[in-house]
Amino acid sequence: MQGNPMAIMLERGCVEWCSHPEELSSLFDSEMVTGYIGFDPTADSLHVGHLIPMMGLAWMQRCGHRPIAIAGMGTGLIGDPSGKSKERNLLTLEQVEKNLVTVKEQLGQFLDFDCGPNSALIVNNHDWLGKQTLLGFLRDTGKYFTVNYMIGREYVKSRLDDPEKSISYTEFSYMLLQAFDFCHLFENFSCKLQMGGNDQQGNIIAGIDLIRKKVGGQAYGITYPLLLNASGGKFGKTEGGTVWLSAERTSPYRFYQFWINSDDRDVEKLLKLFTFLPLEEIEDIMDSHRARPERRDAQKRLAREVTARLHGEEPFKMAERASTILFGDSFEPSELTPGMIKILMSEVPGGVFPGDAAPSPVDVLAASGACASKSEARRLIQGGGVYLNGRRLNPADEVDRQDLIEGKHLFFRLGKKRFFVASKG
RNA sequence: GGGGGGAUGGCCGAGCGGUCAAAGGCUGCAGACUGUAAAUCUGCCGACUCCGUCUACGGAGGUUCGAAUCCUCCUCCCCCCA
Repeated sequence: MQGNPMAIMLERGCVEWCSHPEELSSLFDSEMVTGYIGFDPTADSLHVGHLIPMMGLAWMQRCGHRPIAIAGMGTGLIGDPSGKSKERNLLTLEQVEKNLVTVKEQLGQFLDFDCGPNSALIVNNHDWLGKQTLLGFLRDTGKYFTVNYMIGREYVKSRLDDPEKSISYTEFSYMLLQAFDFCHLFENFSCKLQMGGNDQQGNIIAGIDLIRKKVGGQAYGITYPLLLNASGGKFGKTEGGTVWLSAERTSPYRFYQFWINSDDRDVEKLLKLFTFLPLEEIEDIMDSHRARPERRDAQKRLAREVTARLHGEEPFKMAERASTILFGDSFEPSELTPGMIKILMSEVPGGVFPGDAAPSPVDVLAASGACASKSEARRLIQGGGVYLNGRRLNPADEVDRQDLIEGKHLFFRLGKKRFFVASKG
């Protein structure tokens, strides 16, 4: 696929700011551009917020340009103060090394490392930052930045003003390290472009400035919008916390649920940002979505695209099926295959109830911890809010031997979206 | 130091000797409606061996057949005068 990634990203709403839009655009038309984004391994997994930059790299590559992802072990050891209101704790070397392994793996999922001249690269900035001596850095890099310039940064200012917060010399230096990275890539990989979240704008400009002053080269920068969802929350956060890319931290089911729950007002934007679907197709999807919003086809498509690409086709299908079982009106116990039971049990809280006799649903619910007391269980059932294996329970109903899935599990739904697996102990 | 007011269920806030497991509001939960939405309407919202019983109205005692309600002491809050 060819095309101008700048144009594509612009029309998809992925560009918040660009240092030299026209120049960069024509550069894309005239040569193979190398561009990079840095990812600091501050956790052992990236999260959905990182998907936008990753999409940016992927688009570049699809258009025939060369993406570089920096796994920023060097910078990760220092800590980026951008957008942070207070000094952070340093991560230990072991933590950063450990995080680096999985972060590299996740970056790899979106990029092609074997497609000729524009094969993607993952590089670790510790390779060069680690070798840099303090005196060399101060003479060859620090000299190009005045403190006046550096304290002009908004986040630096805010922390200088407030004696409670303050900023350490370490974090203050971060922007120079990132500028150094850019300059290094410029010189060694002909990398002329750096992209990043909008909070990176200052760091990116520092790099462009350094390249101009130190080697007399012209470099470019693009930033992505920082997303908020329609209800004003931070994108990528749910009640359950951050939505991670790692399946261990956020199961494929949860990941799928995150996307399927997108607000109507956001879904078009999200399709543009997080999928490779052509704009015309997104238009079609949105047309039918507007006609029948209750079907939520747009959300389903979004969830499918993103989940399948990150986790693979099979995990996506299981997540989708689990979702229809959990949120469907009813289902047959036979649909709960062992594989499905496994997923459901890992997503749904559970508890055990005494295995003797045939207890009443009320006893099971209270004993297993699904309800805080028998009274509560009784109330719920009387209110029509309890479903056993997908069918609504009446106050007089008993638990039948046939209700026991695999001979031991009872699958309850309490109200609209609370689920509970009670297992015979 | 003197005087006055108050402490009620997750929160706010009535009650001022029996009819009080405690009005009303908010929150929460469920049902209907619906799109795994919002709004709206309805029900529930201490526990249990559930047509009954037990534990509860700051804490400890007391008066009464009977107290969240009256008395005494204690703890904490607020206000006014020094």
